[in-house]
Amino acid sequence: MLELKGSPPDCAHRRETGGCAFCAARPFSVCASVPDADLDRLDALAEKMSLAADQPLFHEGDPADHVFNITSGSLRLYQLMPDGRRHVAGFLFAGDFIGLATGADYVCTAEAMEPVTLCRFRRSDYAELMTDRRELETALLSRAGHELAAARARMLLLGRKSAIERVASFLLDLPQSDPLRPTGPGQVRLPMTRGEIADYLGLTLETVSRCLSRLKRNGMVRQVTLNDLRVERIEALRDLAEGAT
Amino acid sequence: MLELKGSPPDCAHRRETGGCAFCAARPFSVCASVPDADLDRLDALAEKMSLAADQPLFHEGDPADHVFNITSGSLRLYQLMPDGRRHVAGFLFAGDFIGLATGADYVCTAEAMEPVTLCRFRRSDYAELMTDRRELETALLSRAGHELAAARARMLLLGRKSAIERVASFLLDLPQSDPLRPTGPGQVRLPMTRGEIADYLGLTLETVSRCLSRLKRNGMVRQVTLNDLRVERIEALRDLAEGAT
DNA sequence: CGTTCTCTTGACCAGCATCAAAATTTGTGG
DNA sequence: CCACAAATTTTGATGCTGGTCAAGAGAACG
Repeated sequence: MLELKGSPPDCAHRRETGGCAFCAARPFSVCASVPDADLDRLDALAEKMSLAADQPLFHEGDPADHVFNITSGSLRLYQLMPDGRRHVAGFLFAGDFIGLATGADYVCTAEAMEPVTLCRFRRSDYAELMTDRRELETALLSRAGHELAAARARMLLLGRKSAIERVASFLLDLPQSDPLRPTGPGQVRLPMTRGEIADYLGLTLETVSRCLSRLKRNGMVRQVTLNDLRVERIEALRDLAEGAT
Repeated sequence: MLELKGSPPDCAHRRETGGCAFCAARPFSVCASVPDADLDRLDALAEKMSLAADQPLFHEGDPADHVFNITSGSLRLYQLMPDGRRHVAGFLFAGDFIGLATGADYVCTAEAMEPVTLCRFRRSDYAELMTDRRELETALLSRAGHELAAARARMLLLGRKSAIERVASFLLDLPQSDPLRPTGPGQVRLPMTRGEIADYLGLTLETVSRCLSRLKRNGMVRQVTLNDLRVERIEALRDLAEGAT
């Protein structure tokens, strides 16, 4: 394992952990495909780091020299248009891999939504590791397939669903994203702001707020705290999300 | 090579070709990663088939037993919502691979837009081939990365761009998709209907038509024939597409 | 507590959808 | 090749969903 001492770099504070063998996120990440016998090598390449809430991991346009595995917490990924319009490309949680879609530069900015820990790898190191450990490449391909399927579902949402359908779909999909914080049945934790949800769903924050209010009025969801909802009528919500007539 | 005689099956007409070694689409497809020495094996697994315009390749919900490589022509991929709303997931051309994002069932319907030829592989066969020929898996992973990047760009388009910006982006992106029919500079061939473009861009066919008319009035594009446009002011169109203020 | 930030709600507006009809293109049979 | 029918595209009139602007209500933080 790589031990790093001294003052943290400008945007990231490295820390020490128990190593890959003890990583709580490993079962949910592509690292699960690396056999125990090779964990030392993975450990040697992994640079553990952590970010405080709202700290950036990288910016749109930065050279994409690293790939990452999230070990805890959550990140938002977003793109900006020249006039300031923002599109939130995704919310990432423990087990998620960053670097599948990258060319020479990052096309998104990544920022912590809450305290985050992650492993950073040099891209070249990771490519080499993939050459030697095929299962890793297979795992990445499988993950890419799932992301493509998710992307397709989201394009349907953005292209053809109404505001209320989008919000309903969002509430149904979100709980599955954070494996380290398994919510009770119907529990939905919203670590992001209304504005971020809006930019993720192609709406405005006012519309998101109005839709949530409507769902509460309908009795489909109940507000436990500001950022914790509870789905009361999941079947009805599902029908709404799929656009059943 | 597999030689198939007799009457064609209900929706597909198999045919004979010169084999992989002579395939015009190979340089643009994942097959390019298979070394010449192994082309016999690829040939043996590939089932050559062709579709007439508007014939389906598979339907949403069918068991996803096969993957495909398009060797010529073009396909549309779409999903339907229960009430009939349609989302066109993509237009595919020579060199494109179908089957990256598939789980047990196809999530889209695939139909020919014009006469199409393609190679069909049993998924299990293809998986086995990948196990032996790693370069193939690497090529698929690379392709998946590109598709993810494209999906991200399209989600930005669907989530945050105005109608005219979407149409402008579409006209700029489309020509790069068909490697076998390299258009002259500024030439844009539209093998799909206005309705299909609309369902691809999250608009209605009337809005697409109005936007095209506006671009013509502005002198940004000129109509050569109904399905052949010519971009006259590419810089202006690019600015429009990116939402430069 | 008071300041600040986020969320909610309301009033109004604009962009795109819907509905409808005319124009153009495509296909067919003579 | 022309005439007619069917399909697609274009254009116009009108309406609705969701955006914009603005004010007030809760939370969060010092």
